[in-house]
Order: sequence, then structure tokens, then C-alpha cells
Amino acid sequence: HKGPYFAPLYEPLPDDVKFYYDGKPMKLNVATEEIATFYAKMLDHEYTTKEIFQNNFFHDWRKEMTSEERKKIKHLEKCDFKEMHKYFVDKNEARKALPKEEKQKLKEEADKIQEEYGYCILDGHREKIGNFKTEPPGLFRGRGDHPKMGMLKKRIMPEDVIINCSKDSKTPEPPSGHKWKEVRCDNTVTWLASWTENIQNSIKYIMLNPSSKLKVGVLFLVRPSVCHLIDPFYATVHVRVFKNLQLFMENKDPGDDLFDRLNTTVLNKHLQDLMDGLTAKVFRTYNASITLQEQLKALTNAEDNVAAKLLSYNRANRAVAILCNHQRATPKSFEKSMQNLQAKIDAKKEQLAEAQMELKRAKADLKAKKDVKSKAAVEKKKKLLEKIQEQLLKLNVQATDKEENKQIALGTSKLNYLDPRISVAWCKKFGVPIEKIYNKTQREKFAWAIDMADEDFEF
DNA sequence: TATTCTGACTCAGAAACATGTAC
DNA sequence: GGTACATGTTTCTGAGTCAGAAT
Repeated sequence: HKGPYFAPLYEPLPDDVKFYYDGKPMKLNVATEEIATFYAKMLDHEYTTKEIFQNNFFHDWRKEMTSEERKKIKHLEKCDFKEMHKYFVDKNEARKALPKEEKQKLKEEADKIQEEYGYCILDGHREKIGNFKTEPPGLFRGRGDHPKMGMLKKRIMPEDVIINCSKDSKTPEPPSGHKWKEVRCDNTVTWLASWTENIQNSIKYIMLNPSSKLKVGVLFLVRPSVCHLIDPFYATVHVRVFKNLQLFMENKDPGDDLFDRLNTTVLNKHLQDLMDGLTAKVFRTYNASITLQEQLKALTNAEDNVAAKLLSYNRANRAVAILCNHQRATPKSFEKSMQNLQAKIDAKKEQLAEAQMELKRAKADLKAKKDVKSKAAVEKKKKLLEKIQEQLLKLNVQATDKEENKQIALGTSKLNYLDPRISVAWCKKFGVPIEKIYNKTQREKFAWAIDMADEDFEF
């Protein structure tokens, strides 16, 4: 591989884009200016209204200032980033408004980079890399009430990067004038390059795409032996759990934490002792997959059309998502798009009524004239009516699906917990094209399952 | 021995980006 | 046939999991 693709260097602002302190324009040192742009870009994000974010940013920013700047810039409230912010907003819009050919050119450049840095050779095969770019510098966006939000995420330099590649391969060249932190040849790990980020001091990796053979469903493929044991395991565990619960509670007051002695490490250790490869995650996967299979069996109607079958599939998938607690916030545009859909349904209903009228008229016409032409007209109207009925049904199914899916995220279970062979088998059995349930990326990731599962596959 | 830390890897949702559809 | 908006897809990166090492 060629090592990571580094984030582009900072381009200083044009002279007419100014930063103001206490109402007066102030020219910043390049390094100081760069960090200011990180904040300026986020001005209309909720983050910049949060005190922790502001404080962390200001603290880290001041650390990078020259001593003169630091002497002058003492309060964030007196900093005016608005002109800088506007500059970036305008720049974004200008990019969107670019003529087609220009956009095409940019795309080709990106593809070239992808082609050059986005692949590696693993055991003689060309494999796609998942993330081949270093994370660009910016302000840390912790989730929830993260105490470090707003801190400066520093630029990653070649000197920070450890390269991992095989002994007999050509070592990637560092960018000119730089060198790698280290080059090693460790074939016991899967990463190609790594660096330590400065916020949490954790290691970031460059690794392969989920479709690569290093990533493909090891869990599912070693699973059968484990999962055969889970059913009887559940049956006996029931009794034992109840007894243990009683035991736990005997020595506790009502407010005490019931499971103070049970953390994942202890649990996994115990499960590992029972059987090699058994962890808490295996149970999650097992439960998800067996639920999907059961629900599909219960909900699918062989006589339904494809749209209705897909509704059944999504319902089964939803049952799994609920089980795994994959909730999401109702999308911001939900109400509006639901209204649009409803409007479409109403329009279709009108069309339907219209088509029914026309058919009636055509029939009357046929009765009166009894000629070939009006017979053909009746047939044509019948066809039209059927088509509209089917379209209406499809729209109704869509609306139901959308409503039921409002607060549920299907992606995670579909991508990470469900054995894809269950879905593949279902598609084959009920004549549903696989593209209806897996998009391109998903089909790549699950290529092994699409090849191997037939319609009789049972989990 | 118990607890915390570290490294490797997977999961998860938001944002960016691309594509489709209605006007 | 072009544009604006909606929807679908991909990228990005913070968070979580798990095993083994360090304290």
C-alpha cells in the first residue's frame, strides 16, 4: 500500500477576509488563523453555543497563538469570525454552482487519488481500503456532554504515522522532506497504518473495507457450532438464572445495584469457559438472526406482490432492531415527506375513481355498439384500472412502512447482526430481487452469502 | 487478586455527497 | 430540459467491546 493520504495543507485566507477583535480588524499569524477557521466554519452549529465547547476551543487556540496575539486576544466574546464564516459559506455555494465539466474534473481527480491510495495488495489480491485518508485537523466533536468537545484536533504528520506492511513489499514513501514515525511488519494485526490522536490519546487505524476477506463474517461462519448450543443453553439457564437472582438479592438492600459483581469482563470470561468463542456478542447476533428468521416465516405471504413482501421483510427487520434497541430520532423531514406521500395517495385515489368511471363508460359503449373497437377500448381501460390499483397499493404500503419505521434504525442490525444468508434465502424463496433489500455496498459486503445460500438455508 | 489501561477491532449515527423525481 | 427539492448512498470519526498486559 501507499500509506495514508494526508489532509490538504492549510490555505491562508485572502487579505480581504478579516478577523475582528473587539471591533477592530486584526491580522492573525497563519497557524492562529487556521485554528480560527475551524471555529468560524462551525458558527451555525449548535456546538458553538455550548460553554464547554467554547472554553476548550479558546484554551487550545490561545496555546497556539504567538505571545503578542495572546496578549491581545483574551475573550472569546470579543472575537468576530463572521466574515470568515461567510467566506466559507460562499465558497461552498460556489463549488455547488460549478459548471458540469468543472465538477467532472474534480471527480476525476478524486477518483485518481482513490485509485492510487485506496487499494492494497493482500496475499496477492487487490483489496479495497476502508479509510485511506488521515483525519483532517479541526475541533473535536464529542457526542453528548463530552468534556473535551471543542479541543483542537491536531494535524497528522508523517512523523506521527506507523506504517505496517509485509517484509517483501515495497515500503510506502513518506511525502518528500518527511519520514515515518516507524515502519514495521506485523502480520498478526490487520491495520496498514496507525497514529495516536491527541484528544483521547487513542490509536487511529487505516484498515480494509468491509467487503475485504479480512472482514467478512467470521462470526457467522464459525457460528453454527456455537449457536446449536445456545438453544439448550437458554432452556437450562432459565432455572439457574432464577436461582442466582434469588441468591443475589438475599444480601442486598432494595436500592443496591443487583449486578455489581457482573461486568462484561467477568461475564465473557465465564462464557469463554463454557465454550470457546462464546461471548456476549454471539448472543446478540444469535438472537437477532433467529428473530429475523422466525418473523420472516410468520409474516411473509407467498401470494403477496413484491411490495407487500418487502413490507413483511421490513417488519421482520424492525422486530430485530427493536430487540437490539436500535432507535433513532424521528428524521427532521419526516412530517413533510409523509404529507407529500399522502398527497400522492390522494391523487392516485382520484385517478382510480376516474379510471373506474371511464371503464364503466367504455362498457356501456360496448353494450350499445358491440363492435371490435369498443371491445378493445374496454380491455384497455381494464388494464389501466389494474395498473392504477397496483400503484395505489404500493403507495399505501410505502406509507405504512414509513410510519412504522419513524423511530427505528434498521441499518445497524442489517449490516452487523443478521446473518445475510437468511435474507438471501428469503429473496430466492419468494422471488424478490436481492437489490430490493441490499444496496450496492451491502451486496459487496455480503457477496459470499449471495453466492452460497440457497432458498432452503436455515440458520 | 482485583482493577485499570492499552491495542485492535467493530458499531453507530451524523454529515457530506450523489442520484432520482416532480415541477 | 433544467432546477429544486427529496431521498438514497458513502464517508467519516467518535464510542463501544473485548482480551490481554500492566499496575
